[in-house]
Amino acid sequence: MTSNQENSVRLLEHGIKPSVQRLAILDYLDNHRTHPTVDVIYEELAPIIPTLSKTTIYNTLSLFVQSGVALALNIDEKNVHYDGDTSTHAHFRCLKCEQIFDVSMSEFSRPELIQGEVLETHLYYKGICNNCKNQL
Amino acid sequence: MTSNQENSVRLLEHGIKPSVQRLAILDYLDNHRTHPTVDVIYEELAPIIPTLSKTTIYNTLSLFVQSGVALALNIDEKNVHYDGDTSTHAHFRCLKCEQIFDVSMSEFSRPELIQGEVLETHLYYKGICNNCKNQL
DNA sequence: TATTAATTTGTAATAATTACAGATTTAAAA
DNA sequence: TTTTAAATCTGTAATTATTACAAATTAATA
Repeated sequence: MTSNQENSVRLLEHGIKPSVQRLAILDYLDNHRTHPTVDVIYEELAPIIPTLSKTTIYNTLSLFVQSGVALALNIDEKNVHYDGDTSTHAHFRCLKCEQIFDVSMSEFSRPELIQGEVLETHLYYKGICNNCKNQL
Repeated sequence: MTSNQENSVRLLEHGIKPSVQRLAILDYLDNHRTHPTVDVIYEELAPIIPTLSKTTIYNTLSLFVQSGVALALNIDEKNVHYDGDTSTHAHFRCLKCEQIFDVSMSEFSRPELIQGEVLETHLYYKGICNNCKNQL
């Protein structure tokens, strides 16, 4: 459970002024490791911050991604999902229940021959999660 | 240079009836390893097949992906790119010139602990390609 | 307190994709 | 070959995620 206090410092360290909205979004990301979409975050936070706009969530998440506070996952064809954990890891998405799981991975494999300087690595696994497989 | 003939067989092997449009799209994918988008394919093929509809390209590519004839790449936030090469490999996208390169990779790393059965693996590298780096 | 800058908000615009129904083409049956 | 049915293609309209933008609000500074 990450506190508001810690995330405030975390934002400042990345040169971001911690507003109410920004903190709420970062806290949400930190306390829900579900890799939520903009819409999910909006649905969840709107009752708490009644004036909250979806545009703010888009803007804030873009800012977070650019500043290295969060990751944008393109593991789903329809929606972008966000991850507050920027440490090295992969993701697994269940094609049935659509949940996204973290996959621990200490380092990504680097190919010997690559056409340039790598700044980001995204490793996505897709399949059927154990939960869904047991339900068949 | 893949010929119309071979791709015709390739489609049949995947249970797809080789129409003029489907063959043109598959030929294009095969002969241009640029990982084109729907729009690019449309711009290129429309002059050749004047009646071609963009909807057909969407439908055909969905069919190809579902049948295992092509891969859909979500390496670009804006557009889906398509790859006619379904063999195991990764991709590198230059954040400057936006080109997508194939990265050879004989097999994807499988993590020891994964939450389900993996059916697809997508490995995307992003950075600055050698060409763009030399131009700085 | 007055002024300026930064942030947020809501609406409108954009753009990719999908739904759908009619037109066309292909295949099969008569 | 002609008729009939099935599959495919096409164009338009609808949907949906995202971005642009300008006004409103909030925070910071003088």
